[in-house]
Amino acid sequence: VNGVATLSQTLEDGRTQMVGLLLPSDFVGRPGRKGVIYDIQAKTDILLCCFRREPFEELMVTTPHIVQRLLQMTLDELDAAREWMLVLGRKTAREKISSFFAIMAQRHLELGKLSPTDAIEFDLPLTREGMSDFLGLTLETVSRQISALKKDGVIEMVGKRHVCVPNLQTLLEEAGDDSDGGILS
Amino acid sequence: VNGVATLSQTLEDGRTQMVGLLLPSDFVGRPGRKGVIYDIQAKTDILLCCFRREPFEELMVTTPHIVQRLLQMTLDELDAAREWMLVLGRKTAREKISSFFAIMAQRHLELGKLSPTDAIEFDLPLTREGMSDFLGLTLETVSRQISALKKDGVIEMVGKRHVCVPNLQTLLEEAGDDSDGGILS
DNA sequence: CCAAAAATTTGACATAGATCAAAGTTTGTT
DNA sequence: AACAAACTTTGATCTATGTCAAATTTTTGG
Repeated sequence: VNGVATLSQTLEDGRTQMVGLLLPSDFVGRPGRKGVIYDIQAKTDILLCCFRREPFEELMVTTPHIVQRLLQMTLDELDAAREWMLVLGRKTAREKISSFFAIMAQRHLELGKLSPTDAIEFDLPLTREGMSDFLGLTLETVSRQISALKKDGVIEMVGKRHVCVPNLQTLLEEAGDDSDGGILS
Repeated sequence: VNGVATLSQTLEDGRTQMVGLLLPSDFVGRPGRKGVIYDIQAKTDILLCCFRREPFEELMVTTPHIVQRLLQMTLDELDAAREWMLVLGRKTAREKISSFFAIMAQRHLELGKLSPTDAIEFDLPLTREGMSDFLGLTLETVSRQISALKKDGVIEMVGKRHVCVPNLQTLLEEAGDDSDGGILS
């Protein structure tokens, strides 16, 4: 309902990859499986709405609409995951950071009331380390690329967590994926 | 029904990332969307079973079972995509190749009748370039790592396309993800 | 308000994997 | 069978990003 949480996977030696960013209105857990196979961490205080497994699974049988909605949400998440695979596999560090900021900016466009030509401002929901886990980078590289984007005028920072994007188009070009739809679930 | 196809995304400058490997019994396309947003390529001759959009969508409304099955398949694909995000974001080249071989090997275990201790053999469904697109590497790196795994006795090659895995456990250890469940959809 | 902990930035250096190049090898075609 | 096209391997080099280290800034708890 509100707050930010992350879904991640970790290798034995500690390398971590975030595989989902849970924002308000997202859903976790999967019908027909006992637990979750990922590591879920609250990044802020969290308020969530919890369904007991059995009643929920009954509901799924009796109310086809629920299943259809769940299917749609899952398909959206799959698209987001695939978009993210492109970022992880083929983009440079600068493009990765830009892509992440672009996602955040576009999310604010959707929820907010701004026109796409206005400057967009938002707070980062993650630390530098959190971003590095999201992007498959180290926190040092994240920090350096943020400094570089700042120097090049692509973004402005107010403090360490508040970002201002004066021109979304420029940011999208830096992200390397101009014809960008919505990326995240 | 049979054959191999790939789902991929491409950046303007030509960098390509595969985001799905379609093998027999997989499903492509999404209810409520006109076309597919990915580039789909047949890698072999393909036989597929095609549903017309409208009748299929009606079927989804009248037969709740279909939707539930589709949801389950989509959730499996999402898990596979997330597993793949870990590979793309955090594994080394050697681990990536090993992970790919491990997926192929495990798929043959499932379909086949072998015990997990036997040697496993299979043909690669992709060229070196195809594997590099899957793994976020260059084809040269793929070739080099395959040579290295061969030299270290983790795999044996018969020709360029046929692989023999004498010991699955060893391969899984090379993949860095020992406690490995099924990875691919 | 202060001290300690956490997060961030920046620098110097190392290295895995990319790039460029060329030589084999396999496959398909006439 | 022989040629061309596609695919694969291997070598030499370059570079983006990781690693290690230290200074700075911000946040938190007493």
